Amino acid sequence: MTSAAVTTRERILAQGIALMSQAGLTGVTLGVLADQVGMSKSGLFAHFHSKEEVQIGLLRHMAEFAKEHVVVPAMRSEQGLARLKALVHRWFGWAQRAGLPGGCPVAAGLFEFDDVEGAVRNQVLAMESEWRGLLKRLVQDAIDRRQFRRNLDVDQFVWELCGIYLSHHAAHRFLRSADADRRAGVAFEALMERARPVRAKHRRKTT
Amino acid sequence: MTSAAVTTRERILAQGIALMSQAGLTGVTLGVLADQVGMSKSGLFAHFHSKEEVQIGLLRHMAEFAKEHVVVPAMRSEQGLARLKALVHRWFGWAQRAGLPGGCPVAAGLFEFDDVEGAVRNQVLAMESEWRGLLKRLVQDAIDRRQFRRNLDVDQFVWELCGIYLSHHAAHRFLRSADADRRAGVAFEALMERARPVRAKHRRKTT
DNA sequence: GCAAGAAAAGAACGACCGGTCGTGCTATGC
DNA sequence: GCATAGCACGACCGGTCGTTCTTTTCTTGC
Repeated sequence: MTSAAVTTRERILAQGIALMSQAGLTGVTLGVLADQVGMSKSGLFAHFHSKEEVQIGLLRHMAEFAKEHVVVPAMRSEQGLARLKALVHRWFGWAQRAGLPGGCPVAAGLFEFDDVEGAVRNQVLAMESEWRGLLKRLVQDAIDRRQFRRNLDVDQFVWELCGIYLSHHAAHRFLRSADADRRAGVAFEALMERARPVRAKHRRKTT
Repeated sequence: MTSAAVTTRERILAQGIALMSQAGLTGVTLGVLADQVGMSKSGLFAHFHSKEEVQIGLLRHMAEFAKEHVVVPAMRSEQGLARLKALVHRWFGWAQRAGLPGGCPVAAGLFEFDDVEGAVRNQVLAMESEWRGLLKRLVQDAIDRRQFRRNLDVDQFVWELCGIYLSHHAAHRFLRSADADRRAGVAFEALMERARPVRAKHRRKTT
């Protein structure tokens, strides 16, 4: 079944996430994808049971792809704050850095599928939840290591961090402004500053 | 030409922004829109020269609609920080409050048209720029009134504020979490805290 | 009551959509 | 040498897309 060589399905998915990053999830059409892979529409379709499965396959493939490019290398940093910083650093703008021609498909999916029920939406939701779960775990690690204050609202921290990511995506991909990385860095620093323990060098605030 | 009564064009646009808020800009199809308005596809099309003009017409109509529901009432608050707070308060979740069945079409457009060149993208870009310009003006007003510190980075403030809005949109529309308003409120408060003048009651930070 | 003009409808177009089907390669097992 | 099985193919399905053109209907001034 799964041979040592690259299967056609893998070729389709590898080409597909590039297309998906540019055209969005609904923009991935069977005909266009088939052309890009260099095969017929029916030949491509034979590897899936529906277009929905193509989309979900693409999302899952992208999750592995992203894990490999973002999570795995970040996990080599030492646990706690250093690891969180490493992950965030590799997260922002990861799609472009990994060679994708467009932006992060999940970020786009958050706005594309907010009112479209179905299996695709559920898949995006599951991936987003998993991602936020990972972020929360790293933040909690930093708290446990006394690098963040004990009473920090972890959910709020991650919520705002995701907002910085979305703003970075909009600034970088849509507005195409050159200072997106710098702005995101400043925002992230400020977010961490608010999370510092009481006795840290900078003064802290009430909440 | 423009009669005192409601023209058909206006009926189309009014119905269209509801559809656009749910289905996104590319989801607005001539046939579906015509059905919703209750007329034929060709009859609707006669009021425009192309689909692109329909989309741009919808965006412009939505801009007026939003201005009426968000900006105008907020401008009744007294100048400075109070006005900024009022605007933000009416901004977050405005689409739902104004009766639209979906989310803010411009926010969705930022992710839908990041790689799609054309007149529609330019229109979204123009509207987004105008909006950020308004925000910057209000922030600058607060600075001039000594309600924010003199050395505040206005662009950074607005950049982060837009991130909070996007995170609120994702949390509210996609994740459908009930605490989106509260989380956004906490984030906005923290952002303002960082912008307070040195001598304000709470301690300030370095940057 | 009727002509003039605008507004809407109707029909049709070529292109593309997701999806199905039958056919022909080509590699493998015996 | 030959049957088998898996792939990929082109042709094609009903439907929808944006768009055009012609025809009908409605409004309105005289």
